[in-house]
Amino acid sequence: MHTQTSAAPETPSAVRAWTRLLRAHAATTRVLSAELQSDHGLSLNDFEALYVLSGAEGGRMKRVELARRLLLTPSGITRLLEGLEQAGLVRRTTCPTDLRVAYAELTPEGREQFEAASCAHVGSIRDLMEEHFSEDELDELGDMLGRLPGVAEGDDTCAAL
Amino acid sequence: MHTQTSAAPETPSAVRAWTRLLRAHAATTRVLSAELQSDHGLSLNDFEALYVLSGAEGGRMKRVELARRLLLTPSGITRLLEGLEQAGLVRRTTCPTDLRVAYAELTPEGREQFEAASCAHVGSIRDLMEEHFSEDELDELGDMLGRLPGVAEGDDTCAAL
DNA sequence: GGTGTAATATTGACTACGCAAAGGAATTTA
DNA sequence: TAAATTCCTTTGCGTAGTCAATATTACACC
Repeated sequence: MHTQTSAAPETPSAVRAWTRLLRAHAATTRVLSAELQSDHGLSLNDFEALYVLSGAEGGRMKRVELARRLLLTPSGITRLLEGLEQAGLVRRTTCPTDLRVAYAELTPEGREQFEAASCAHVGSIRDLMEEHFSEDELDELGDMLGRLPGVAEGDDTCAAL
Repeated sequence: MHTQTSAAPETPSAVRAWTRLLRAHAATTRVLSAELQSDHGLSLNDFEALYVLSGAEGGRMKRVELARRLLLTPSGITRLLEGLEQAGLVRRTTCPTDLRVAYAELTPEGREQFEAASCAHVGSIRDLMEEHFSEDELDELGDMLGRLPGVAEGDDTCAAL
């Protein structure tokens, strides 16, 4: 089956890469999340949601589509948007032709808040990443991670539908 | 083939890489975690803890050192080990020379359980990763992620201390 | 039209884990 | 030796997200 090159319990490259992915996530989210939360009162996924919505046509998107973009479950999206709606950053709108679907729509305050947070947050991300990687490496890292199932999906699709 | 297009046409490479790191984590942990949980009743961090302990001298390690290895906070470690102790996989031992420190020590059942889970889990990890990356790419991915602060620390050090 | 199936969204119960606060033990400083 | 500080750990509380179950709507087929 696996022609493991060593008889000794040498960690396979796949496991090493996976473990480091876990650790990289833990290490980076902790600092970025804390900063975003204390400076702008947003969680990372709050920000990602606003980010995705801000780029969508009309600042609105089907909730189910947003879920796919953020890789959240339906209930995760419900709860995420619950918070954003209560904060007045997103409003819920309905689809006249299909009563099942609901849209999440950026409010003017939401867009404003996003733009305010975006500047600092993107700066922090760049500081963190560009300190350790060149531009080419960042592209390459992004390309590689995008190969994992589900990661790159909908990256280009501005599916407002 | 860089698919460097996103909702915003001007997304910096750093942000794209970061976003994909988030998504890669979400996508991969969801499937691996569910499998590990249902097949062996372990969370990903449960497994990582057993993994680290199983490679440590005497199967034991200072809790604080384990926390560093898993990138968990002190309270996170307390709660993680709580579960493992209740499951009988890890036992708590004390340090005779310093009453502040406690060790987490793998029990025989813990080692057994780890080895049972390890085979399947490592297989799943390899299946997932090796399907999308070559061996060289996995090494490179691991190298790159290891450059982020805190990620590679203590990777080789079997610090039983 | 009636029935079965798929899609969307919500809810309840639960897990995981972070932060802040606090306690006990060790070490340093005075 | 006393006091201050630092280290390790736990605890209370809050947040974020999952899954399973449920309700509603849409649609396909007979």
